[in-house]
Amino acid sequence: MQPEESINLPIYPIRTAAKLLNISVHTLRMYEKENLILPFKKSTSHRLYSESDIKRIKCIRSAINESKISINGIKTIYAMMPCWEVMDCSKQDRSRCSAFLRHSGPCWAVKGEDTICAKKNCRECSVYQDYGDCGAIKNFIRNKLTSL
Amino acid sequence: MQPEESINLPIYPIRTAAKLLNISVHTLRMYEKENLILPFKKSTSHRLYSESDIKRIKCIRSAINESKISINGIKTIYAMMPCWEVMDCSKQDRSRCSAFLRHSGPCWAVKGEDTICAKKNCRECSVYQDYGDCGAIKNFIRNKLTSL
DNA sequence: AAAAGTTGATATTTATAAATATCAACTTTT
DNA sequence: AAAAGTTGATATTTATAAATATCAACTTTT
Repeated sequence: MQPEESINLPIYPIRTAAKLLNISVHTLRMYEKENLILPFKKSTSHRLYSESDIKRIKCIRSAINESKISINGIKTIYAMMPCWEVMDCSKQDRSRCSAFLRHSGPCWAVKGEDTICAKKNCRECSVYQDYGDCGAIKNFIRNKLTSL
Repeated sequence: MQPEESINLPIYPIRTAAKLLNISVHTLRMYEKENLILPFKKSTSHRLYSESDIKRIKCIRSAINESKISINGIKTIYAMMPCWEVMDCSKQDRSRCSAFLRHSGPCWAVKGEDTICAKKNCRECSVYQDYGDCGAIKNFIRNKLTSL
């Protein structure tokens, strides 16, 4: 099994990633624009995708095409994730963060300015990395509520 | 404002409800088949809808047509709701209940046999009544995690 | 130098989700 | 008796979501 550093290494340019996924580069850019994915960006704005990214996109496509969940549906499910329990951010941060207060989209798309997450690279956050599918979000909610 | 007993009274036959909602009776039956709604059934199987039902269906239609969340998306969001925290059911019940274990749909559609909910009328359950929209589900999750 | 990539915008295609309709045989309500 | 409702099944329509393409002008990488 691949070490974590390896599967998270952004190595695939956009066309290669598209080929690996059997989709077009326009689709990848569309997913990014819809805040479903946060690809790595070189300093020259070129995107690079990792094995993790590929896996995540496959998961998203399965949700869309097999589970028949629309893109907006996926975003709303992402919004159910209690990211503040992972981040352990302050009450003040929470009070000015749409990810806590609303259900308008994934935290990495709606995070509050002037919060602990504001300047963080969400792509590297465990909320983004570990909770990119419905099952993982449900598991988190269940486990968190049960352990308390 | 209407007393609760009044808005929950099932009084509208299917055609009347459809007219109130500006949709067809086939749509109402489809929503029921998809487990989005649980209409009241007379002993003769005739459906009756209450003011609450009308409100819920309007909310569902807004999710579909305005928020662009597919029907399967809505069901998956319903599946995020921690119903077991409302029901306070036993660990044994949880261990044999898809509503707890999986995210395949709303609890009223996937509840375990041989559980406290098995023989209950879900239409009257506060999970069904009070958590029929994304906002309410997110609020529940937030409030429950914050109060613990 | 050629190929690949970027941006933002707009356009087109395709599959299909959602909505509605039809059918038939039945029961219930008015 | 007529109208409304039920069931399950199948069919059709319509709007549109998702996917893909085109464009142009640019930058970056090979």
